[in-house]
Order: sequence, then structure tokens, then C-alpha cells
Amino acid sequence: MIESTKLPHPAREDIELTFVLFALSDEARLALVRQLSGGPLDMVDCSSLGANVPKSTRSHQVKVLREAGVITSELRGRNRQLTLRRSDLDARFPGLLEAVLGA
Amino acid sequence: MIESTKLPHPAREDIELTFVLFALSDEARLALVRQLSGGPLDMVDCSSLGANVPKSTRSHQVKVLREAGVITSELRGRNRQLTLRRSDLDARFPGLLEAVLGA
DNA sequence: CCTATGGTTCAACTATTATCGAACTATGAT
DNA sequence: ATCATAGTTCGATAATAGTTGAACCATAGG
Repeated sequence: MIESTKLPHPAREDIELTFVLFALSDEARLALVRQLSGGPLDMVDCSSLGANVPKSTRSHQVKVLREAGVITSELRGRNRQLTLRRSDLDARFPGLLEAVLGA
Repeated sequence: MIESTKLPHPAREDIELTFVLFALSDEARLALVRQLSGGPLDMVDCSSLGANVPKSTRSHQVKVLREAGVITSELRGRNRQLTLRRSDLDARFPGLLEAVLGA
């Protein structure tokens, strides 16, 4: 049995710039990050992921962002709460997130 | 006969964020951009592109950056001079380049 | 004009990434 | 316990991106 409840997240110091840039270089993922900039959201409430998109695809997009260190995905009740790792990103790449979100 | 002397560059207003982020999400291309942040360089002098890398590969990497609007590639004599489009990028996505280069 | 240099383009191949259905897992509610 | 909900994981396939050699193009210099 694998602990799928706790998904792996990179530590702050292990977040790599190229991975972050790649994760943000997709319209759908970028839209999700914009939505999360307003505060944490349950995955099911993330309209930016698309209504008629299969959940396996949504899960994959979220995974890319999570593995890059852009968001956290925590189990809360029956849902997964997604949170933008704002302080980690700001600490590691000052100004980057602001510039991306401001654009 | 195709005008390969003048390669297409997107206008400032046509530079898209996701394309820029994608172009920068590759280590080799990012290294080139870092090198160009010190000023324009002829392609042949861009050590960041790798010494034993075939020219077709170098040309391709440069093309991705050019088509994304990150650099210009101008024919100067027998060489191609690469220039970081700093003012265009700053105008379009304030703070982005600084954040990426500063990281 | 001829040649060398620096680079582009093309075509084929490889590798990575995206999409999606199906099966499975975890939690909450009845 | 059963069931519905929310999501992950797996495996297959499609789409996109990277690498490279060979052929071609443009300019500088003899």
C-alpha cells in the first residue's frame, strides 16, 4: 500500500527555476496558478482546470505544478486543497511570481 | 529563393508569456540568455551553446528564443548577432527578466 | 570567380509530454 | 457496512519537442 494521501513536495531549497518556468509555460496551469493567487482552493472548485476535462488530466496538471514546487496539494477531508507556495517561491526567486501574475 | 537573411521576430505586443516561459525553461537556452544579459554577442561566440554541439542544434535553440520574442537575431557581416530584447520584455512583463536573471 | 565561414532549413529519428479511460484508493455520509 | 465523492495511478496512444547530418544560402576575402 502506497501512501497516496501524502504526495511528495520538493523542499524550498530544491525548487528549480527551469522546472517552475516549465510548469508555468502552459496556459491551463498558468490559469490555475492565477486562480490560486486569490487563496487556497479545493481541486474540485478550480474552474480554471476546465469543466469537461477528465479528472486524470486535471490530476496530471496539478502534479506538474506540485512537483515543480509551485503549489502544495493537501488532503482535507475528501478533497485536495491546493495552495500556491508564494513564500517559498518569493524566497527562492524574488519577484518572479509577482511578475508572472502581474502580466 | 527564401529570405533567410531576415528571420521573423514577433512584435513587442505579440510576445506571449507562456512562450517566453517555455523558452526559458530549458537549461541551455537559459544559459544563453544569461550570457546575452551582458550585451549582444555573435552566435559563434556564445560559449553557452556548447562547443561540441552541432550547428543545426544551436540554430534550433536560438530559433525557439527568437520566436518567443526573447532575443533578436540580426545578420551582421557573416555572423548573426544575438541581442536580448530587454526593453520589450520589460515593457510587456515588468520584472520578469530581472527575476529570472537574478535567480 | 572561387573558397571558407557562419548559419539556416529539411527530413528522419528519438525523447519527452499530454490526454484519457479504466481500475483503484481514501474519506465522509447514510 | 455500503455507497457516493474526489482524486490518484496505470497503461496506451497522440502530440509536441529536441537532436542531428546533409544540403543549401549568404557574406567576406583573396
